[in-house]
Amino acid sequence: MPELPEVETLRRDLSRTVVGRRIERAELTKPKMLVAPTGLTLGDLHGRTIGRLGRRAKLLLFDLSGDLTMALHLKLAGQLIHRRGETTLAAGGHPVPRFDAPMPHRATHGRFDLDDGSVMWLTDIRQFGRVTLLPTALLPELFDEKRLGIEPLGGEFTAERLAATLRRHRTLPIKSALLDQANLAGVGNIYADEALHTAGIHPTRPAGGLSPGEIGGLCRAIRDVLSHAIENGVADLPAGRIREGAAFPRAHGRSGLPCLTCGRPIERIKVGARSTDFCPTCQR
DNA sequence: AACTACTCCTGGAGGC
DNA sequence: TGCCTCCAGGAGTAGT
Repeated sequence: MPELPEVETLRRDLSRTVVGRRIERAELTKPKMLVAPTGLTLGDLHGRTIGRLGRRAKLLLFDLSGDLTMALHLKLAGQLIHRRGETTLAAGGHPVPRFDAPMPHRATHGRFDLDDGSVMWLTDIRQFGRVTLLPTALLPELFDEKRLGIEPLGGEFTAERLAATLRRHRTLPIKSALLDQANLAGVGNIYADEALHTAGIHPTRPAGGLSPGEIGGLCRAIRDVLSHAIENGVADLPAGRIREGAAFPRAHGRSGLPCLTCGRPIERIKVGARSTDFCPTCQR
């Protein structure tokens, strides 16, 4: 599923192809996919120019003319594909169906026609993705700190901040604490497993029981895993996009396969209803 | 306040 | 091959 690195990669790629384009028409086949807290409609997008693209946690933010923002969350299985005719200009998100599939198809639930004749297609086989429209002035409400915590690639993400956050959770498994967006914004199931493996921490350890040294290592591991994924191709892109020598994944999706560190089999368990792959030898 | 359970949805995997 | 059942999973919400 698209997590922080996948959304950031999509943001960078789309920034080269849609910035400055005007939206001529916007359409969603499923009304539930539109979230408009102030009553804006898709018609309000018409004629707006796309300014810079931003990102907060797993939200992709389109800064539009007239002080409007469109925030796209791909959730589990959303993908956004920018095409001119048959030519794909940018694509990202969940790789199923394949990015080169003809558009639209039955899982395609949104289209944004741009003034140069190109189209941004929104596809989502689970229909969990959401398009939020709101005045840019209301973005702070969307980013309410009760719902979205530290940005792990930002300067404010330090071992001290992470420690302060984890201290609030006496018994919660560290894996669950990492997945809670109010603690750490942007980490999902894949990179939580990867970061814990890199840091050598068992996923069921109580979050509040980690030593300062362990928290320091975990902080570094989270940053390393996320930035490595952005630089080297990411877990959700087709294999062709993942460069030779990519260091991940080392744990997630590898249950039954030998741990790349110690050679013993990676195990799969449930932590807070999420499947979790880890090495029982390397992670304590 | 901290934590758990349930909900949404359907492609894909596994069983027979 | 085909039919059936079950699972995955982000995050909002309700319940304990």
